[in-house]
Amino acid sequence: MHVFAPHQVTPLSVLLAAAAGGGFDRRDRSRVVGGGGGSREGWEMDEVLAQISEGFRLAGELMSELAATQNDPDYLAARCHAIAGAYAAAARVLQGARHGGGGVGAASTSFGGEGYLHHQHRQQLDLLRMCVGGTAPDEAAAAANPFLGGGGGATTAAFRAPSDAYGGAGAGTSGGPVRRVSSSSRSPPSPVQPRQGGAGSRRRRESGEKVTVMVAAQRTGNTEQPPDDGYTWRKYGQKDILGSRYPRSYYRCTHKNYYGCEAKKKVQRLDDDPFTYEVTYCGNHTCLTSTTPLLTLPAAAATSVTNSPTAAAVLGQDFVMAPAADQQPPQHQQAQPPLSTSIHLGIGWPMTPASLAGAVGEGSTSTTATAPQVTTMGATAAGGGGAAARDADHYPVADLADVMFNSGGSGSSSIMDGIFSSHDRRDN
DNA sequence: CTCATTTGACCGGA
DNA sequence: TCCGGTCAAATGAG
Repeated sequence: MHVFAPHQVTPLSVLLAAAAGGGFDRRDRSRVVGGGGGSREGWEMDEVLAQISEGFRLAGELMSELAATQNDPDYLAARCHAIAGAYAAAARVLQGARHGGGGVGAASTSFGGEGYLHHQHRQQLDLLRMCVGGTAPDEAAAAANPFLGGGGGATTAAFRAPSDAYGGAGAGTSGGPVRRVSSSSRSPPSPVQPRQGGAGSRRRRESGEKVTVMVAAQRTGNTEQPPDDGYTWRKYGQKDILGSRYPRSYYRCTHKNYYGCEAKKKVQRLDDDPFTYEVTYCGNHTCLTSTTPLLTLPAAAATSVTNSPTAAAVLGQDFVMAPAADQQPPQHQQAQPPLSTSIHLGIGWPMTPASLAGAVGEGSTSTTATAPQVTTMGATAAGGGGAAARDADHYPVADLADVMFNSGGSGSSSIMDGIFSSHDRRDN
């Protein structure tokens, strides 16, 4: 399994390079397709990359034309098919190489899924549909966005990426893992009254789809921070986990009450790589898919914001998708997300039109030094994009997303605080 | 004063 | 019974 080192290739740079017909070096390109570390024949990869690049180029065109398409279903469908064709061609080559034996990397092997690349292709399409925004049915968006989810899905086993995926990440300034220091001022445990009534109210939710993300710690100064994924989370618990050196923290969406948003996440440092967090997302973010308008936006912009994982969840992060352990046949274009299919989005999937149009050289601001690696568990993970472009005059959505998701992170104040009034904070 | 975090207790599934 | 997940009182920060 390979991941992007954030300092090497940003999703945006790869995307732009791909859209421009190449330009990034072979090493990085081999990462893009999740190859086996350079053992594949060069010509194969060139062909694959050419196809993938073509797909990106077409996707980029589509994104830039979105405003003009008026969400014309026929036109969009045609464009999607063209993009799909490009990826299908790449998938065919890759599968041919796979079955031809020889030099297929651990990625394919560990994915263990027959037709892994096929699934990848399908998921790319799902992502595209989602990125198209309003033209995508909700289920498609849900299928493509692990953070939006699609209702209770099957639970799958966790896939844990090699801890050395971030090799060298530990060269930071800190001298080692920083344990959270418990509140020293806390008074001795007060006598706890037995909870009254409603004991049955504590109901453990059925484990739905989960998405596990490996994220490098953000190191600011000599401290590490849990990654900022763009959502606002409220911590509600922490547990020492048996066999783990580090406690696991539990978060729920800050807007749980207001929108009944059931999204949660667990954050835990890896034993063998304290600079990497394993973040497991559970549940659906309904707060951003609510019919309640957040802001008055042009329709396309609004849908992009609410449905785009790029803006909503993973802005500015490089994602690599990995499959969960148990494979199930993906159900394409179905309310139930394709289960455990794998996707290897080394690039930031097409973001907002502005991102494509004018984000050259724009780096992530809120999630620097993070390199998430996503493991989908019963949901399709979606790749994150680079930072929103500053050239947002023509694309309000980019501007909004930029403000929304670069201005604040987990637990921090952001525009979200303004959008969600204080009365939704009563979840404790 | 409001809200987020901390943290021990409680609950339920395995 | 164990352990992971959740609750909610206490507490701190702004």
